[in-house]
Parts: sequence; structure tokens; C-alpha cells
Amino acid sequence: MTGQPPSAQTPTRALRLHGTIARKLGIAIVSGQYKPGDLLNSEIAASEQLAVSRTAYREAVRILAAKGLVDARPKVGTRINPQSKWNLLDPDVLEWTFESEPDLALLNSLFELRNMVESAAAGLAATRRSAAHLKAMRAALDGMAEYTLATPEGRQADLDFHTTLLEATDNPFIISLTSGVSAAISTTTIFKQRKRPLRRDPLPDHLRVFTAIAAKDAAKAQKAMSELIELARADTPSSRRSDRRRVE
Amino acid sequence: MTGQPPSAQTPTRALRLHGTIARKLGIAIVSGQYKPGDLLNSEIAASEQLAVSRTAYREAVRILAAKGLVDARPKVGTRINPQSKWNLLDPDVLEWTFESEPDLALLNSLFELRNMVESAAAGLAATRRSAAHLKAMRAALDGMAEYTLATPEGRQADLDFHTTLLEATDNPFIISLTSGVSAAISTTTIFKQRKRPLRRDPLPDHLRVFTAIAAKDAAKAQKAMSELIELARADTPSSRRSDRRRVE
DNA sequence: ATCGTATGATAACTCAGACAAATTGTCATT
DNA sequence: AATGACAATTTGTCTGAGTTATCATACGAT
Repeated sequence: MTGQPPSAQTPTRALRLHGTIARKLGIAIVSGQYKPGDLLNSEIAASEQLAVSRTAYREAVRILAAKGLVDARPKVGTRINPQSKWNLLDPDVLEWTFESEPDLALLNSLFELRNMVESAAAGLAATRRSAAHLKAMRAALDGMAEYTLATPEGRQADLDFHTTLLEATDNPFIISLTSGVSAAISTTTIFKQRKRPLRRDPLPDHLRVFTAIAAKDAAKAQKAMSELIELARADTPSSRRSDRRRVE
Repeated sequence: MTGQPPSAQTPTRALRLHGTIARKLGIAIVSGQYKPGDLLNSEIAASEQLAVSRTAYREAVRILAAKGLVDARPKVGTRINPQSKWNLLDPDVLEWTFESEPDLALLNSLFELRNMVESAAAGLAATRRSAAHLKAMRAALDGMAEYTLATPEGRQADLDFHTTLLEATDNPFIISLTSGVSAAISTTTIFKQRKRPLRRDPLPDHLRVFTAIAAKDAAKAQKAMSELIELARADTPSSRRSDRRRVE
């Protein structure tokens, strides 16, 4: 049990200068403003363009390089990597990707992955969950019922439910992956709330998952979770039948 | 199609100073040498301990922070994050994790995730693959047959097969995730070759996957891929435990 | 007493400028 | 034409200084 205080979840880490610049450049890269193969300006030029020291700029580039977005080499410069080298599932990269315009095709791809992993995770959780897990999940469901998804407390309860489920898989990679993904999805779908103030009640879907896990029925848990996610996907604003993927 | 020349794939990036230090510290962290909550020495102390400038050390810390391993704050220091904040699927973190001792439980967790994602990916590929994908996969199978996994060419063909399959899913997240994971797995299981010079012929398993994808049979493709991965897992020398060896 | 507010110490943060190292392209030599 | 020396360019590394954020403590007000 990671005893996490329920409150104070956003300490507002107060991005430092290098973090701000990394974020700025990162968004410019993932949004296609810079294209793979492009060279960034030289350190001196870029840093004075941004009105920061070379030190701060370099640390920003280090961050981007650590996430696979760029590659810096002497005499050549700092080059945007092809998308295949990006750490697309890095939490920051995900956030930057869905920062501005939630690309429909990309969002669907993310839901697709989430469905794969999290439904399989539900299956694992059904066989591996402890009594404590079950208790925590029930508490979360109660919280979702009391407050709704319209309140921060309700959304927290929703998050707690999924987090506990993931912890029950006892697989750190699944936890790491899915927590980041669902964080990105939830932030991108925040505005869906103000666009569709009323969404279908998610409680029955969650309850089906919970029941299956309580019964240690892996197959049923997996199916229920898959349905839950598909419903969540259907609730995203623009995911209507515009399935036409633009392929270049 | 990304026309990639089959040869000259290792530009030998030659880690820089900050990269080597980040790697060194990263390994120390993921191996448990530093524990979550611990504080690194202050920049001045740590940098002179490592006999490098503060600049290089700071850039190394920046890399680690970008991967979620640490968190640096003024007045408090640089603290090791709890494992839940680590980007466990970051390629570097994966490499560092399995660098020294391939922890059995962790390796199994990774296989578990890989099985989830890649078998589902095979199902997607069955419905989305183009004729070009099919052709490339067949060529890769031919390569595996001609050379074996005992040769670099054969292993490259194996890798090509899986890469093409992933590309056929048309889901960049799946590609990003699985390519990193299988890279980590293949590097950790390199020594399995020298330990078990003869492993079972992987060609029939691959062929089953290929046939199902060619027939656009998603369910069968998924099942075949799952079996393939389980066989690969069984081939890892994981059944051995208590491999207490002195590091460094 | 409890809460909020100055104050000070400490760590990372930012800056400027210099030099070193690596890599590419050019040019002369063979 | 191929080879090797050389110069130019860019990132890499270093040093030393000053700045800012954050925590802990003490103090004052409620």
C-alpha cells in the first residue's frame, strides 16, 4: 500500500527554466512544427533567441534527448529524430502530444493500446487481487457513487479504482504504462465534461468489472473492462464515426 | 516504407560524459543501490566525487529526472523517486534494469506485458496488414530459414518480422512500446544463446503467425503470437535462481 | 495554544565566458 | 582517384560567480 494522502496531488512543481524550454520545444516537435530531420539552431543562436543562457538551453535539450525526441552531435547539430525513436509513452511526451489539439487518430490509437493492456490487466487482477485490493476498490466505487464524475472527489475515486486494479496485477510495467496513459487520456478528456455535461453513468460498468474480479473470474473481468473502456472512448468528444484515418 | 539499408545500423553514438554519468547513476538507482527517498550528494560534492564538472553532473541529473528516476528541488536536494514514478518502459531504464542481473520476477513481468500487447498487435495486424507488409514478413521468414538465429543475419530477420508486424498495426504507441520492450528482452536473452546453444526451431511458430495474418484471421493470429512468446519465455534461463554474484 | 508571518540557511538554478573534443568537409599530396 | 593532413563548426566540458526557490526556525498576532 502506498499510503498516499488523498489531497495535495498537484504540488505545482513550478517548472524551472530548463523545464519550461524543454516543454516548449517538445510541444513544437510533437506538434510537427519541427519535422524529423530538421536541425535546431545552434546552441548559441537558440539560447539567445530564447533569451536564456546556453546552460539552461542545453539542459532542455538533454531532456528532449532523454525522451528520444532529438539527437545532438558535435559539428552536426541537434537533429529531430524520426517519430519511431520517440518515447511516445513517456508521460511528458504524451502530455505534450495531447496538449493542443487532441489528434483524433492518435487518441484512438491510445485508446486501442489502453484497451489491450488494461483489460488484460483486469484479467490478471481477478486472479491475483488480495482482500485488501478488493476492499480498496469497493471503497473507490462507493466514492464514485457518492460524488459523481462531475466532482474532483468523484474523479479521484475513479482514479483510485483503476490504480488499485493495476496494483493488483503486481506487474510494475503494467502499472507504469497504464498510469501514464490514463493520466494523458483523462487530461485530454477533461474538456469533454464541459462539452457534454451529462454522460452516461459509469458506475454499472465499473461494478461489472469489480464483481468479476471479486469472483476471480478472469475472462469476465477482462471482457467487462474492455467494454468499460470502449464506452469511455465513445464518450470522447470527436470520436464519432469519423474513422477515416488520413494516411499520407 | 522506410527504406532501411540492411547494414550499417550502429553509428556507435559514443556516450558523452553526461551520458555515462547518467547511465552510471541510473544503474545504481534501478539496481537498488540507492533507495527511493534517498538524497544524492549535493551537486558540488557529487561532481567532485565523480571528478567531473558541475555542468556535466547536472546534465546527467537532468536526464535521470526526465526519466522519472529522481526529482531535484532547491534547498532539499536531488531525491530518488518511488518506483511508481519511474518510466520503467523507457528504453534506457529498461536497459539499465536488465544490465546487471536479470531479475527473474521482473523479466517475467516484462514477458507478461509483451504477451498482452504483441499478441493483440498480431490480431490487429491480421486485419490491417497490406500486401506489402505480407511480402516483407515473408521475406523475413525466408531470412530466418536461411540463416538461423545463431547468426546475426538470422536474428536481424527475426527482428524484421516482428517490426513489420508491428508496423502493420498502424498504431504508433504499440510500435514505440513493443520495439523498446523486445529490444530489452533480446539483449537480456543474448547470453541464453551461449548457455543453450541449441534452442527449439522458432520457424514453425512464426509461420503459424504469418499464416493467420495472411488469412486475416485475427483470433488465430493472436493465439499463435501468444504461443510464440510463451515459448520464447520458456527458453529464457529463468528457472535458475539465487544467482548471487558479486557485482562490480 | 494555534495559526500565520519574517528571517535565514541551504540547495539547486541560472548566468557568462573560455577552452576542449569530435566530426565534417576541403585541399593538397601521392 | 584515393589517401591523409588540416581547418572550420558545433556540441561538450569546465570554472566561478550570483540568483532563486524552499525548508526550518523563531516570532508575533489571533
